[in-house]
Amino acid sequence: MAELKYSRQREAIRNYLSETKEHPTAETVYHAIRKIYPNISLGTVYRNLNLLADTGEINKLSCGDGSEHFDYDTSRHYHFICTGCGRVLDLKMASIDSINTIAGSHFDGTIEGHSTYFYGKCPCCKSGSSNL
Amino acid sequence: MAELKYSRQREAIRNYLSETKEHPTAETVYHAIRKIYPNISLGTVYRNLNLLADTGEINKLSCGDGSEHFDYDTSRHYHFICTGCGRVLDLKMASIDSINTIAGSHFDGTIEGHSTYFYGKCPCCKSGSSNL
DNA sequence: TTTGATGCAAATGTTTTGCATGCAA
DNA sequence: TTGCATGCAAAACATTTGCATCAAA
Repeated sequence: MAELKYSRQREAIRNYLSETKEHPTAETVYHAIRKIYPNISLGTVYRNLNLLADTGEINKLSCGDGSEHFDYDTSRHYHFICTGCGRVLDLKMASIDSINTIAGSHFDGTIEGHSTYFYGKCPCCKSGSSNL
Repeated sequence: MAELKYSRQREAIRNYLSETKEHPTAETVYHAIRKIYPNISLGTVYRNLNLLADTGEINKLSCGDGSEHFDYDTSRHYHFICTGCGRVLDLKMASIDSINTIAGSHFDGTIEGHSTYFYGKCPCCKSGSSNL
């Protein structure tokens, strides 16, 4: 792998991600960074998000809604997707790694891990109308 | 919802899906059906797959590999994605719905369900080289 | 006949890439 | 200087859609 060279665009992306609790898509990151660097291109945003994901500095989330989301928090945790507003939220919960064992008990291959998304109504959408 | 009218294209897609144990993408279905109806179009394949998914006759799987996969088996079960060859396999395993309770215990919203994919090495890729 | 289904092509949305130029080391 | 990073535009994919025509009912 080639050496990473400093760039203020990448730094801005890193900062933005580290300060938001949302789980933005590349498009969302692009619009946010444009307020600081109006000339940044979508391609640069994608290139840097992939770079940061490759080095493990951020995580890529395939929520199944058509576009990837990005998460600065790389600690082991789970996500919740609201079926009302589409928001992606972090879940504080105990480890459920035991499901790997359950999955492997009648399986001939090797279970290395799992990817789980919970869905339902977030606190906002729970009571009353959804707010997209 | 409008009435569904018979079409041999849709019937062929249904048959193909019911006879395969793979979890094909629209593209794969398209190539398979073309052997029977060489003039079928990709658009028709997509339209029918979505139609069948909407009526609940088949399931759509977002495996996170860039394209949707389709599954004729709509019974409650889990899937395994091989990190070696990319194959999607069915897993015979006990229910793990208890993870919904775990996820909800420190969450203010409502957990309605979850989507879980297990990954690792399938029986083929487990021993020796992967075979993509 | 009426209306949903098809084939085709164009359009859409997301992500990647080629290339000349810019900038960090 | 050297080589990665950028901006821009074009390309690459997966999927959807408009429309004239076709075929079930």
